[in-house]
Amino acid sequence: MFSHRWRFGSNRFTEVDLFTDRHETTAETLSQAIRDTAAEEPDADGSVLFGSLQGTVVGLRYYTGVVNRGEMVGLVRQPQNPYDPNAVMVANIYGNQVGHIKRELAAAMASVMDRSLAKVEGVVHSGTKNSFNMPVMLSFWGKEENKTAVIETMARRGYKLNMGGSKPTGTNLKNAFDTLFEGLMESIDGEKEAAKAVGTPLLPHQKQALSWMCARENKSALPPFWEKRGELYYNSLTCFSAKEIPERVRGGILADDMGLGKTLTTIALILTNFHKGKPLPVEECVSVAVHECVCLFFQSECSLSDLCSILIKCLFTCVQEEKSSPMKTKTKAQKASKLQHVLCFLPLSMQDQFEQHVRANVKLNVYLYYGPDRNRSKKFLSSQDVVITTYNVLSADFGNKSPLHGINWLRVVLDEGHVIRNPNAQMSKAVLDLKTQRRWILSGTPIQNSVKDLWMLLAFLRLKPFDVKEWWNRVIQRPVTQGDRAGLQNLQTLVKCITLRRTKSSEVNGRPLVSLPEKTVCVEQVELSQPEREEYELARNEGKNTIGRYVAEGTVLRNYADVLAILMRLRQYCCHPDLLAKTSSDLGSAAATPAELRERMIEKLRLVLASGSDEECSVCLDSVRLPVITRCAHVYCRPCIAQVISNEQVHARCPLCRSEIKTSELVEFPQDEMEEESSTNSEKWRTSSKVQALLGNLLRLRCEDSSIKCLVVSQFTRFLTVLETPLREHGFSFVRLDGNMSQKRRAQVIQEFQSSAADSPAIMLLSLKAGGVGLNLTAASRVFLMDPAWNPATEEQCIDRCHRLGQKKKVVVTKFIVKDSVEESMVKIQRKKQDLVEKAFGPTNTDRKTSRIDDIKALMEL
DNA sequence: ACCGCCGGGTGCC
DNA sequence: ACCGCCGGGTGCC
Repeated sequence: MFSHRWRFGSNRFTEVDLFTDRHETTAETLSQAIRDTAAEEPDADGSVLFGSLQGTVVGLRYYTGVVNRGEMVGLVRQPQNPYDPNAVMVANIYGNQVGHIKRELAAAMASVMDRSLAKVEGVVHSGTKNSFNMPVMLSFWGKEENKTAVIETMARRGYKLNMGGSKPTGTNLKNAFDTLFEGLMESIDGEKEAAKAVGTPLLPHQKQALSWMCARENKSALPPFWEKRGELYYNSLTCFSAKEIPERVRGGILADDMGLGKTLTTIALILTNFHKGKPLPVEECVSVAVHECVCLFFQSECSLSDLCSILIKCLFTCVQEEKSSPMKTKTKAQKASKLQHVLCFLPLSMQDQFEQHVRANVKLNVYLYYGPDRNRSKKFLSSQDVVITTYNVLSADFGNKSPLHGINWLRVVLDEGHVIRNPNAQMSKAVLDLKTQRRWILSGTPIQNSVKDLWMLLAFLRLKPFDVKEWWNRVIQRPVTQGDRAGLQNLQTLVKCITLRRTKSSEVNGRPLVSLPEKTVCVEQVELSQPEREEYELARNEGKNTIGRYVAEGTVLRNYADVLAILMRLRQYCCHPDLLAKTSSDLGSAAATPAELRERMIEKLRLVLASGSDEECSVCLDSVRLPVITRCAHVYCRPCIAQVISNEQVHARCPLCRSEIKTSELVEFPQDEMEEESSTNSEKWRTSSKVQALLGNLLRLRCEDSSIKCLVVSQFTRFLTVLETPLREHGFSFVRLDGNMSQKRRAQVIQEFQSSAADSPAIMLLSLKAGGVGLNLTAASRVFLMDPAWNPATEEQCIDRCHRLGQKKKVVVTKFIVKDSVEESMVKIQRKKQDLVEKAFGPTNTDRKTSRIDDIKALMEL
């Protein structure tokens, strides 16, 4: 543990101690010792109070640490103390030693502490005028099962634990906690113009954020809970006071919503606020490039989800395994290769952002510290203005002569900082160990689940005293988890002081934060041609009969896959007859065993999903994510159904049909492997009414304003393929973005499309669900939704990819709906759902099945 | 520490 | 006196 730091055993220490600045040395060593101890303690969450007793602190006159009335103190075991192996040291918040626990009591406490039966905390209630000894109230905390052992151990040595006024408040503050990050808009202290070197003009809210960030770096306001009392600085939470001004946090958390321009604002900060509030001297950057002028900018490997970051973390292991032994499964190899692209792509995108936002004539040294050939020279890295790296590279270097850890940075920025919330992770340790004057965390979602996650952020910011886990636990985490209102209040105050968070719907002085250009959505009805109509009616009647039978039999949900397949067929007819080539291959339904039937059902469902159709999960009522197919042929999000199974244990049943379900029988459907385009049906291409409707629009648009770019969106990737032919024929330049493209190719396509070059593509064929929320396609201002989705939110999200921050033009959305068809019925259902969402009346569990059946009946006009 | 404890000085009334 | 008592030295663990 920390034993190696204690040299009481050797006389040398005592001798040296007399001549060196004892205050400095011990304080530093002690805080480190406390930090080390705390790091090994389990979390405070499950601890219960065993009782308290009055003890004595002795030897006050030998130490510099002072305590106030009511101040919290820490108790640290000192097994290497030469005078008593049971010694228990008493220290204040800053880690300055106050004294020792009296010998006999220390022996009893040591026996409890060394066996980790309890954690002991102290509060000094007496005044400050104690010169030799003072009383201390000791409370013992630990796991319920250790309670008796602790009480007995103490009793055996003559110490009785008293139960004070126990106060199990138990109030549910979950909701209050959820709103912790709401309304954190500072009373904005004005706007700040960015330095000239910033090429992209800042929006008003970005100037406000810049102003706030500069103030946080330059102003010397006291950190939260500190106040000046006479000559001293006093912490009202811990009652600690110090002569020196507490070290202020130069930095904070910028937690703006995604898309509000956190990166741009941070780049502006880097260029605008160098030393003494002056801009970074970029023109002569080579000569000023000494240690301090460097910024370290982190880019997380994956800003989309934690899952992804975990997967990426595994990447290195995967790659190493590949060398020694052949990959066990295909999926593993696929994962590894895909993730490698992610790794290459995202740090590059950060570099791009610098290039994009910094004026071209400004010479800014930005170095990408990444890849096997990275320059590890400290001298070189120190000479850069900005160094970009990833958490993985940093943690790989950590403890291995890491050059990044040997440099005193001016500023360290953690992008997507919520990724490093587990303080035990190597990545987090590597981050905490960086030396820097200013610290920033950028995050779209500062708290994912719990208070616990916040500690890492405060520790990184070095917000005293909460950067030491014990004080965080005692003052914030335990009170909050135990439902103490004051604790939550304190947490809110704390967060508020260091965080700026705005959402897209935030308002400043009654005006919206970001005003987007107007968006109009119109529906264009498409009439089927005579032959199309005949084909459609044929399929519809057939389907209507089948489904009508299921409805009559009450077996709709049991034949769900069949129903979905029929519906999808009709939807495909509405788009283009060639879409259903595969699904129409009706596997003869005569004489089949139940097992075969089930196989067919699952196959049908697989085809529905493979087409790209936006299906709904009946558990979360949202578009299905990470779809899995049950044995009874129903589709759910994997996490949703996993939740159901874990809730109901062995008796888990399908939420739709109540068949038994088991995790082992779920069929994965990886969305990325959407569809293998087997036959390139280019023999004889034919058109459809919907294709004609789109072409009409595109041609007209090209005449009116050829600079306008379009998104052409469909759920059916095959439809996108069909559309390629006429687009090519009419000489449109287009790109395609769908789910089964590599990350690298994706990035390429997006960049090509977003480019403003004259020869850049005018059209993007986009699969409805391609890309995450972050996908930015603002180059387009015209959207054609070729087919309706079950979930209106999915369509909204898609539209938001171009109707978002950075969009300069008015956005026009056209939805093509085939008249008198299943599509019209879908729109009606969409509207009904939208109403429910707006009224915040989501259907309840029991309603779901019936509403689903009602939907299906409506769709088939039954 | 206005204490306790230690150990040396001292020793009837 | 192998005691009591006095008063100075001293003091965390």
